[in-house]
This record gives sequence, C-alpha cells and structure tokens, in this order.
Amino acid sequence: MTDQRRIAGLPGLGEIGLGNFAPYLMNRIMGRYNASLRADLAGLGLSTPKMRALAVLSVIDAPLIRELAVYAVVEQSTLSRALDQLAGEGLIQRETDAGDSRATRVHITETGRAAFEAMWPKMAAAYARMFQGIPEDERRAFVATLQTMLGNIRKHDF
Amino acid sequence: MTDQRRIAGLPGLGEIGLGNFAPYLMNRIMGRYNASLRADLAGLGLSTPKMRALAVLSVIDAPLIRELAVYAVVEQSTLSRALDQLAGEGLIQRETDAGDSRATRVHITETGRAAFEAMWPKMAAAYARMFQGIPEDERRAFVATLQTMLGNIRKHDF
DNA sequence: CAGAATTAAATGCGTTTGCAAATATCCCGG
DNA sequence: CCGGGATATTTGCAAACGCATTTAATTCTG
Repeated sequence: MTDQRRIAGLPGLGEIGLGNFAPYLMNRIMGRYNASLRADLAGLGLSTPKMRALAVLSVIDAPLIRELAVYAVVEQSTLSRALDQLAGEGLIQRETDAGDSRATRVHITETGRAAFEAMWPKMAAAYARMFQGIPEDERRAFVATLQTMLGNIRKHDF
Repeated sequence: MTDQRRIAGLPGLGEIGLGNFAPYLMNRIMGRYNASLRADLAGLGLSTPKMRALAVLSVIDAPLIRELAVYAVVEQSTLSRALDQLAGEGLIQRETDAGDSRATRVHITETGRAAFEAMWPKMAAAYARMFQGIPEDERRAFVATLQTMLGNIRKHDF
C-alpha cells in the first residue's frame, strides 16, 4: 500500500522510519530539553525567550536586537517584549546605537549576569544528562556535524 | 572577569562558546527547520501540531492520544485541539479504545494520508538541505548519537 | 468489593505568540 | 539635497498555547 504511492523515487517517511529521521529525533530531544529547562526556570520568573536572551548576552556583547533575535532563536516581536521585561527587572539595558539611531544595542547588567549564572547549572545539568555515556570523540564529531548543518541552513552570516 | 566567577569547576558557557554548545546549535537548526516548514505548510492550512500529528500517524497505526502527544512532541491539550481540527477536516478519526473506554485511539484516513504525502516533499527538501554535503557515514554516526541521546532523556519507553 | 487513588482526554482561562502594520530613521539615485 | 525605498524596532490584534481543572473510567488496597 505504502509502496505503490512512491513512484517518484523519493523515499517516504515510512521507509526511513521515524527513529532514523534526524529532524524528528532532534525535535524530540530538544522538545524535552526545552520543556525541562522551562520548568526549572519558571520558578525564577524566566520564560524561554528571556533565558535565551540572557544566555546569548552572557557571551556576546551589546548586539543589535535583530542580531540577538537570530542568536537567541526568538521571533523579533517576541524578543522585543521579552526585553521589556528584562529591562524592567534590571537584567539588561537597551541603548540606542551610536551610529544608527534606528538601532538598539542590548547590554547585560551585573544583575543579569548573576541571573544567568544562577540558571546555568540547570542548563549544564540538562546538557550532561543528554550526553551521558557518549565518549568525547563522538561528541566532537556530533558538534562538527551540527556546525556544518547550521552553515547549510542559516540565512544570515552569523 | 568571567574566570573569577567560576570557582566551582563547572565550565561556563563562555568557555565552551555558543558555537560549540550542542543544545544551542540544535535549537538554532531546528528553529529554522521548523520555521521554514511552518511557512511552507501554512498555505495548506496545516499548523505545526497538525502536521506533526499527521506525520506520526502516517507511520504509527492507531496510537493512544497520550502516546501520539509524546511521538509528535506536542502538549496533550494542544494536540487535543489539533485533533479536533483534523477530524473536522476528515484527515483523522478518533475511536474509543476497545479495552479501556477512557482512552482514544487515532487513525489516519485516506484523505489524511494524502495530505501528509502532499507535504512530505517539503519536509524531505528541508532535510536534504540540512544535510547537504554531509557524507553518508557521517550522517549515520550523527543519527546514532541522536538515538543515544533520546534514550538518555526520554521519560516514556517509546 | 467499596472507596481512594490513578489515568485518559477535553476544556476553561489567562498568557504568549507571531504576523502584519505602524513608526522612526537611514541610504541611495538623480 | 530631495524623495522613494530599505532597514530597525515596536505595537495591535487575533490565534495558539500551556497550565490547571474537570469529567469519566479504571485500578489498586484494605
């Protein structure tokens, strides 16, 4: 029944099998990783967009908002509102770009950095659990493949 | 500055680097994969939960709704409403389980299968793009690592 | 075997999301 | 150096989401 349908030569999902289809596995894994983090961080008043913004800002200094949206994997309109909250809580500061007054750069504050550092152990724990029993060389190969994939699909050059 | 903070021995995100942190890369990649699919499928009246349910149902026959929620990586309440729509459009059918009248099994209809097969080329194309230039053995190793990871983090045994 | 505890699915409800439009600024060609 | 088009961010709004609760049925326990 399934076979007759694919005259085109394109293998179907049935032939591949859900458990061998990389995007499916990645969604399953990240679904749980993110849900688990969200539960951990809800107590700290941090939504997913807020924590992602903080995480990126802990590493990248004073990006433009549109850049932050890409790095943090958050829609720009959602990010805009998340930044409202973070600014209200004193975790970040918005500052108009020196050379372009349309644009806004975002800085993490000391309080913001402390908030990120308070949540980092949760992220690290989720990461450790995910890679449990996977040897170092396999991890490296995995990350290398991910980097290639990101290069394949990203639209911006960062 | 960053160094002084980590007396604990846990490497910080700064030391690892965003671009080497696997969960970050996976979120970046899946963020774009999912956004791109969503845009493709919006025209067909399919939301992400609806398309995921259909995709799983094209491969797994008559699961319980709670199983489908796990496989499809959709909250149960969201899935319940997505199934309302899919049923209204004749793409699936709900049927009370024979042995447990609390439970409901979900069947894909012929129309539903056709709808999935209409969208599959989009998914396959996104997949192909993602793995562009990655040799077969590297892909296999990558999927094997993903399978280990899923085993590490899943709460149910499916 | 009665009642408590558990499990499956649906639903109420406040919050969040994302698209599209609005606003403000900048850049480029003529 | 003026006006049209591009770019950065915010905001309006309707739809979607997720938590917690409800309803219904099953299973466990004393």
